[in-house]
Amino acid sequence: MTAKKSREQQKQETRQNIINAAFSCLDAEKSLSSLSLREIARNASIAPTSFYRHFKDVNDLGMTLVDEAGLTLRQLMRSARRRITKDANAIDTSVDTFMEFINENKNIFRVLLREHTGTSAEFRSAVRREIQHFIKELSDYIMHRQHISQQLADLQSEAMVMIVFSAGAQALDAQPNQQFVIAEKVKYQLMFVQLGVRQFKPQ
Amino acid sequence: MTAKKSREQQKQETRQNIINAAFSCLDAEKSLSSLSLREIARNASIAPTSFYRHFKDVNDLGMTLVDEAGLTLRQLMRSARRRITKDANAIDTSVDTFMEFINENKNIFRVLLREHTGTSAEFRSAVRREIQHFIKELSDYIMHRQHISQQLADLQSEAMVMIVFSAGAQALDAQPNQQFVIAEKVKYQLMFVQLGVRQFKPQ
DNA sequence: TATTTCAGCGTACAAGTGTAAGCTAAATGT
DNA sequence: ACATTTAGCTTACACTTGTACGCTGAAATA
Repeated sequence: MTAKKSREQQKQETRQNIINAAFSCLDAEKSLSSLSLREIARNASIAPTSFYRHFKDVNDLGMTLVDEAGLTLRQLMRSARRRITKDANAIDTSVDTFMEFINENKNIFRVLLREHTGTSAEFRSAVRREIQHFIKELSDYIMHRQHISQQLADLQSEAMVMIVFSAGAQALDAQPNQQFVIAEKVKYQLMFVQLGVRQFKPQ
Repeated sequence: MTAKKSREQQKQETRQNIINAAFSCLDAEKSLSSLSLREIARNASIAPTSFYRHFKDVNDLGMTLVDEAGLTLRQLMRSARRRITKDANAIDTSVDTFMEFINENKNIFRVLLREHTGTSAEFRSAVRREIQHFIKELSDYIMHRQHISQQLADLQSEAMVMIVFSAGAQALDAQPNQQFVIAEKVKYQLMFVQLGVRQFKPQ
């Protein structure tokens, strides 16, 4: 027994349908730029031209998707932080959390990874913004935990995020049994960065 | 006074024209999957259907391009090594060499970065192969220079390459005056990794 | 109740795509 | 010398694409 929907409710619902349809299209073989308006419309069960009632064009939708992906990234950061406080090793828990998130939100991470180096300058800088935000959050955390300067924390944070994201790209294409190997590898690499910064600090 | 060309010579020439045309198309706004056969043909000054005399399809051409890009990567490695022996700081010279190479071969690096996370699984693994090769070469070098285990050298090398390539992606979109900042940043980050591995070793 | 708004639809069209079929002329092979 | 091969061309066709235009019915407003 669904409640009667107001016009505005219905519109938002359709809008969300389009967004979901787009994300479900953006699998291992589709990028935002190769995704056609008609394909999205087909997947969202609307007429092609109805798309325009919600978005200016596919680019406009794309920016919305990147925003949503950024939101997920922030959830990931929160989730990792929540689990760290309970546990001992921050790196291990963070990497595990990241790997879980990737597997639960494959297409979202695909969008971020793909459009990060994609064909649209607008998307590239939008994704870069989201990643920068992610890096900054981690940097603040590191700065307070490790008692190092902001500069140093920024450098460490960025290096770590780049390593983790690269591993994420590998993981997305890897078999589940390989994912464990990748995770272990990354943990070592992150530890190296952390150790190196600590080593550098006194100097 | 151009020499009379044999049929085979002429064919190879046209083939190379197609490859060059494709690379020149693959700028900041075009990926292999969004590159149309007709566009390549137009750029290579041949009829669209003539393309098939040289490649099975655009995918086939794409694999050739990735191979060529891999070749360039190996030249880069050689070039860096040559310059290191003359100089003191290996990291600084390597990063500088890398940045120069990126700027002299923008589209080649674009192909690698883009198809690394692109929409074709075949391209992705082809690029990954080339990068793995690059990592392995660096790893061997590191192993001998730093007297560490192969395992450790592999981990260090991969982390470094991921950091450098990420910076490369940034540099491709950055203003020339920003490129210096990026280069300096990467040098620190690579140093952290190196220091960290050294720190880890005795343990 | 009468009027206005507007999400969603169907139709239509120009532009671009991959590629099949068959021709031509020149370089090769015999 | 003649026969074969083949790189490159033109033409053609079936598709997919984005989007302009105008309609409709129901919800919102007056």
